[in-house]
Amino acid sequence: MNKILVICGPTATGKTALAAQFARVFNGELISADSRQVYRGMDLASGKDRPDVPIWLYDVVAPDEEFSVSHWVRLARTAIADIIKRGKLPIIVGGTGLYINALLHPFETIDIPPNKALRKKLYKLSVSDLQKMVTRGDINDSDWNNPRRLIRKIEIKKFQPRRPADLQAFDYLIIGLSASLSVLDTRIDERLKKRLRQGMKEEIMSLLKTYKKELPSMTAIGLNEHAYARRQLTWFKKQTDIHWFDIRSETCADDIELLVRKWYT
RNA sequence: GUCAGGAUGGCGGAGUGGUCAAUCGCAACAGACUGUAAAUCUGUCGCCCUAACGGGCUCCCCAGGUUCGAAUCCUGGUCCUGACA
Repeated sequence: MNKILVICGPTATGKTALAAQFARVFNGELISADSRQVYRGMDLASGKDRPDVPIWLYDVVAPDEEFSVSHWVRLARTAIADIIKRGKLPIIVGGTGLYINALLHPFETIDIPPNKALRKKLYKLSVSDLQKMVTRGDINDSDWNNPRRLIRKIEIKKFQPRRPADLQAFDYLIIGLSASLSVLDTRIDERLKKRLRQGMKEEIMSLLKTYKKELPSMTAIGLNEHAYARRQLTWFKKQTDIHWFDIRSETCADDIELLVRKWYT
């Protein structure tokens, strides 16, 4: 079966660097699993490292274009097929857990597109009005007051859910890179300082000037990366098939390489 | 030095006699998550006990006072800010 290696984990753990290293060792190519790095022009803001190995799914859309898991999975599958065809190892690397999950475990509502007209109407409604259109049991408690999810639920109702067409399954190995929150926080702070020095603010300003209007891709300006890392950990924590490694361990990279080697050869 | 304004929980900032352990925002902590995911949403957030309902304690710069009752009123301190010197 087709093998793909996945390297995930919270932000600021050095995923890309490690993935690039493995790409060299195992003759692979990278595929970024990051919901912001797909946008052109957001280099510093989205933390695009440019390794000296091929990396896919950077800069695939303009900042004002629509993009979502669905698009990403499609592109990722195309990239994977291409890489495999050339006899190389696809290495998925990134911190957007939903994307990775959707690639590995396709779900049936993923390709139901947004209904613009319907959304426009629904966005004007209050949360309690939206709730009247959804069955309580159809949505989890935490999302009962979440307008986006409520609207999405209503939107989906109008469609017949269908199993995604016979999608190719993968033989995958997932490596998780992590560290304690306090370690991550200091790494995040240092990285942010560096990016600001490199001109991150200017990059954002010029993007805003170019596109003026609010960009779906720019909702994260003024973001709180500490909280973000925390949320990523919450998500990844419950994925059961990740092999975790602590980046502070001296032998981290070697341990991982050993595991990958065992799986790959 | 004089005049004016102000000191509230990690921060910002409401409240100006009782229903105040004190609205709200941020941060923090825990959680959810399936076409916006760096997003969106839920819960906790003075201390202690309880599985929970609930209960106890200490609180709004400090010290006194008024009052049945004070974060809120009065007096005196201390510190901060703006204006005049």
